Amino acid sequence: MQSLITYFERMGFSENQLTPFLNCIKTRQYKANELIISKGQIENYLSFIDVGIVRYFVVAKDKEITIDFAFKSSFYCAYDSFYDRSDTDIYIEALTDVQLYSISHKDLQNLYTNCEITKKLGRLATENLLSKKVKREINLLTKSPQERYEELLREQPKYILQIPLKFIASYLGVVPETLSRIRKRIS
Amino acid sequence: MQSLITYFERMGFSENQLTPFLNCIKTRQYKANELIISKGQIENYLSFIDVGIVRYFVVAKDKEITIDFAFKSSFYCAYDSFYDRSDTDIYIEALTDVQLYSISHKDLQNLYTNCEITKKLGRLATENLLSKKVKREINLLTKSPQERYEELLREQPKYILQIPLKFIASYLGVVPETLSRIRKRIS
DNA sequence: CGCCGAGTTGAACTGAATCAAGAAACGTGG
DNA sequence: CCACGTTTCTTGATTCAGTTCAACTCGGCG
Repeated sequence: MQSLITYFERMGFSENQLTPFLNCIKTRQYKANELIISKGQIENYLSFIDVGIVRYFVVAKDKEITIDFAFKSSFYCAYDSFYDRSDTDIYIEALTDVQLYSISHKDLQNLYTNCEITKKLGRLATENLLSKKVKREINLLTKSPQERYEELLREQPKYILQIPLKFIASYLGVVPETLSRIRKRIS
Repeated sequence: MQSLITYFERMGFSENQLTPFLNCIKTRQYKANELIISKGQIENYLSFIDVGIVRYFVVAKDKEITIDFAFKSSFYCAYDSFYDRSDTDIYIEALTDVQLYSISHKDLQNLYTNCEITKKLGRLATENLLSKKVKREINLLTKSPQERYEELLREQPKYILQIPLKFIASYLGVVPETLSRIRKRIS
């Protein structure tokens, strides 16, 4: 649980403020390539990644489109389902073996009324995600695939090498052949 | 103020629950083509559009990129600045003459502790925006400019005709010439 | 050892960008 | 209310980046 505690300490919370929150944490694990949640299901957990990488994708025109990755020491969930309890439109899979610390929606709601950290967490999680999406939107509208790849290399170098090319290509909005050529071009 | 009251009534709030909120509302107005906020400023208001259309844009590579529009009877603000009080990266301009009902950040914070509607508003505003952005991301990654335009026509028909083509083109991620040809093709 | 999915490479094709020129709409001042 | 200048939109010709399709290589795994 240390990775999670460290995460909150960096946000300025002390360990005993965390206790009610930590008491609700369940651990879950998935093997590489396992689906964690599928379209049509309802997301019941907000999860912190202790170990591993997960991939978000949607299926459109019979193709998987990778919309995001989440890495070690960050929260993820099927946000389009978790808050309003509707069916999710996305799939989330484990890219590597994954170890999660999860809190259920129900426990989170109970904490919401009497635990400061939870309120802050809920708001920050959504706001961070939003600013990430806005940044990505601008990126998609203004940059070429090659520029997007170079930026990704700069910002997430240690992860890129662990993720199969075809998923990164899809995330950048190109076919695998194109990403292969981009890599060749800039090397 | 009727448009704002109606908006909240549809969300299930009664008019007297609204009173503390409504007491903080200032009206503001802008002429067509006026900049409401510019990059580097801090957003002080969350605003509801009583009349008019606003356009969000960023400047990248010396070009204006339109990232969104907001219409009559919806809230808007420079969300990347409002909550965390940082400098915004975006510009917001009035596309038409605009009439706003605005609440300041300070008043909103004061209301936050004792007014249910405010809590709900803050959370919903961010969540709605997020789900809109996720939808847009998928749209940008999976659809052709022509498909994006047809979808826009379907979903916002009454507004499209009021917005200059060049802004819509930029929103769709194409140059104006291309949108002009798309329009010709499908008519 | 051979299979299979992932990645690479090549050639032909296609849709959007660019560049350029002309037409239409817009508003501003006389 | 009209005339002129500016901006917006349209249309055409050319170029270019990314897709498609196909063939081939490489590495892991039964």
